[in-house]
Amino acid sequence: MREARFYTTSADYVYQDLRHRIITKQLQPGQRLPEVNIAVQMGVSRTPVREALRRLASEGLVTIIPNSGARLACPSQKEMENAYVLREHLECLAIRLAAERISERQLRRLEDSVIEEERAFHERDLKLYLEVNENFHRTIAESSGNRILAEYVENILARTNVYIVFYDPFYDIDTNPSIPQHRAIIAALAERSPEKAEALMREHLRFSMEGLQLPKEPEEF
Amino acid sequence: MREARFYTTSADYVYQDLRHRIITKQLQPGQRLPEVNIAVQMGVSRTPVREALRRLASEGLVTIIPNSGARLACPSQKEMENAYVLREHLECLAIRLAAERISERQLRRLEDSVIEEERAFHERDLKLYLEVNENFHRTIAESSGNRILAEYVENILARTNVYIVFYDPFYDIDTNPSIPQHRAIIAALAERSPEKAEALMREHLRFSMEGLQLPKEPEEF
DNA sequence: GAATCGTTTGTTGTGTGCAACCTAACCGCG
DNA sequence: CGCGGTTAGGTTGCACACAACAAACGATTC
Repeated sequence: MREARFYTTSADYVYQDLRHRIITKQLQPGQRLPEVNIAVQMGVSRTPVREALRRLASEGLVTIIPNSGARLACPSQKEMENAYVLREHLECLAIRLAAERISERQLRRLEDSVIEEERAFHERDLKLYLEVNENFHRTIAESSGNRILAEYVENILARTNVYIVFYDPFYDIDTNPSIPQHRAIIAALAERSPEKAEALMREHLRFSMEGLQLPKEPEEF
Repeated sequence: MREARFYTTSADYVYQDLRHRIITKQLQPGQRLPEVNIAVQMGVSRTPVREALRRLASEGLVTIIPNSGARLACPSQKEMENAYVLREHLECLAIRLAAERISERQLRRLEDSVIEEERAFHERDLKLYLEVNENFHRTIAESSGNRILAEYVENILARTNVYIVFYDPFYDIDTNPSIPQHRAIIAALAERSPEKAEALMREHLRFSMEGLQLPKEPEEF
């Protein structure tokens, strides 16, 4: 049962719940998403469902064909590579800026994130891990002082995290070097070194992309 | 009168028409946008208007406060600077990639754009100029071969173009060096020189940002 | 047997009504 | 005269109904 009005609007509730279902693999890539099905499952009307689907579409997580309907995204290998190229550039730009102006408070938030991340690792909680990981990267983006850049980072982050869920089903939580890498990044930020922070971030992202077992290319015109 | 069914859906029609009204200064920054007003003006119901407003919100052109309504964006100086920083990075990345893989067909499209641009200049048609200018930059982004990057460029382009309309009311169409700059960029792309193309693009964007007479900072917490 | 056209079913697009909410003006009270 | 509470107006949020469209199936014809 959903918590009593923890969300401001029904549309927002549906949006968050759909993202939750994607992260927890209750939905498959490419799957059709008829509005009525979702509406009755969530106990709302089609109107807020439509709104949530459009929002997910603007983030690239679902594709909507007019008069045909919505499907969960089904990213090709090329698309994922493209997304990672973009993510690398955006996050490297963000961390360069962040290294010069991050506050103590934000540094503490980053450290807290890593502690939470360790907990997620020990409990083998992929959903919590993705959430905390997202927080870590989002905090850095916000620390850049460029709010629009932070928005874009959040967007590309949502996409690539979904790719991980889709195509990294046996994500090895034990050998994953994410935590030490995150710690190194925090250290570089703490000593206000843009070059070092950027290099570490780049390496971190390259590594996480290589973890993906990319599917065979289904695209062909 | 709107052309007979040139748009696939009413929501799309409302979306395009709202953008048109923004470009032609029929709407002021910060202005309230009540759904019913727009609906009756465009001869549709509130439903497609809602959808169009959400879409504009996802592009940063309007801000929506739940239970309160939508207003046209009212960007601060800092926000515009941030947007331009981001735009510069995204477009420079795109043109570097484009220089190595642009097709003859795409090069011809760029040349056509510049010719159209000249026409807009001679006719002092700001709206046409902005449209053609957008086409020019969009074509380059698409030529990068990274579709997601192209999406992001298109998004940031929409924002910054709106900023021009808002804050550059006496845009001097005569002394504007945009056309020779665009020609130089095409030449660099034609000879497949990523470094030269990027440098020219960076200079071009810096110049167009400086043209903005930025408003006084209304932001203060 | 294959192809084409009509029908049918399921899904989306849009209009509309009602309830909840926010805002602002107004009135009464200190 | 100023301030707080109340009320009225306007706007959004959501549910529901109907219309339009698309894809799938089946029937009919060549």
